[in-house]
Amino acid sequence: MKIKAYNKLLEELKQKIVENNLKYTEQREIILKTLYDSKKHLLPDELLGYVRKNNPKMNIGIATIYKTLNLLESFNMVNTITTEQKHTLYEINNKSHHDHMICTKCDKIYEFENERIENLQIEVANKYNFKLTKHIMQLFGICEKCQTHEG
Amino acid sequence: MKIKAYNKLLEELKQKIVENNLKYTEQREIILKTLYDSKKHLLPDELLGYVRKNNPKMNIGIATIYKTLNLLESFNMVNTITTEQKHTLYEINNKSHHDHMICTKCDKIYEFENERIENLQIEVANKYNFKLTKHIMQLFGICEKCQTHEG
DNA sequence: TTTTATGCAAAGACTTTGCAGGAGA
DNA sequence: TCTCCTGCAAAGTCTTTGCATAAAA
Repeated sequence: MKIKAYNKLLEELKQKIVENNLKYTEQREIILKTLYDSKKHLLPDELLGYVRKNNPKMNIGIATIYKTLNLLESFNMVNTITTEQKHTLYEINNKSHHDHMICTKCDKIYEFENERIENLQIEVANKYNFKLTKHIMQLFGICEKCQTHEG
Repeated sequence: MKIKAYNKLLEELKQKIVENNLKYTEQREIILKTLYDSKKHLLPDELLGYVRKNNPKMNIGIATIYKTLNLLESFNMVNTITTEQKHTLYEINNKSHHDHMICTKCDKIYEFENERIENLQIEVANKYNFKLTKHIMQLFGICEKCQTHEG
């Protein structure tokens, strides 16, 4: 199940690489895999940490992380979230579309889907003859856990 | 009309300054006024440009711009937009709540309001017992004008 | 008088770029 | 073989910070 989903992503990466006359490298696969395995949204620097931890024999640099993230983003294979502190977090784009609720106390990120909101966004875009390519929607606030831990 | 709205903002600023045991300065007023007068969302650097242009006798530094923007943001008197290129734009917060459609071709920003989306966001937050403090919603795509200028 | 704000320059954080050597097709 | 990729270090961009001076209360 899981492995199948990852293999599909890997095939997609390979295909995009060929399409664009680029080259398949181990680094690119490692970065894709690490993002895929991550349970949470990652900073480039955190991603590098995991990449190095799981591939101690290789010497991977932060520049490769950034270049690969930009590549994956151009392939529409990663999504980004910008926190209130202007940090950019990355996640693999292999799930159905979702948006994010971000707790400003514990920084935890919750995902949610809401088809009605999606439809209304399309409706708004249509009204303005705006050709929608993507959107970001992030709700900021205090999560349930942090509210109870307060007083 | 217009002047009244600005005076209201200025009073709000003065009040927040007193509440927080801070000091009222000409720079702070100038920055508020310049944001208020701006027809578009501004980068800190652009804001400085307008501030200097309209106040040639004063020597205002970029650090003051950043400090004041952060102050105004903490007072909830400005909103920010983050572009695809990760640039942060500022606008004065004196209108009813609205969201943004951003053309990725010409960078023009269109504002819209949609009460139904707002309500659904509240509904989602409630469902998760999430105490909502603010949200970001931005639609990216190609505006009508840029579509016709294409071919 | 006391505290905060300003403007400058320096420092900091994050990201991109140039380049020489290495790897992929 | 030829082209692209990597890792490093340097450079670049945006933002914050330390400090001496200036201004507000």
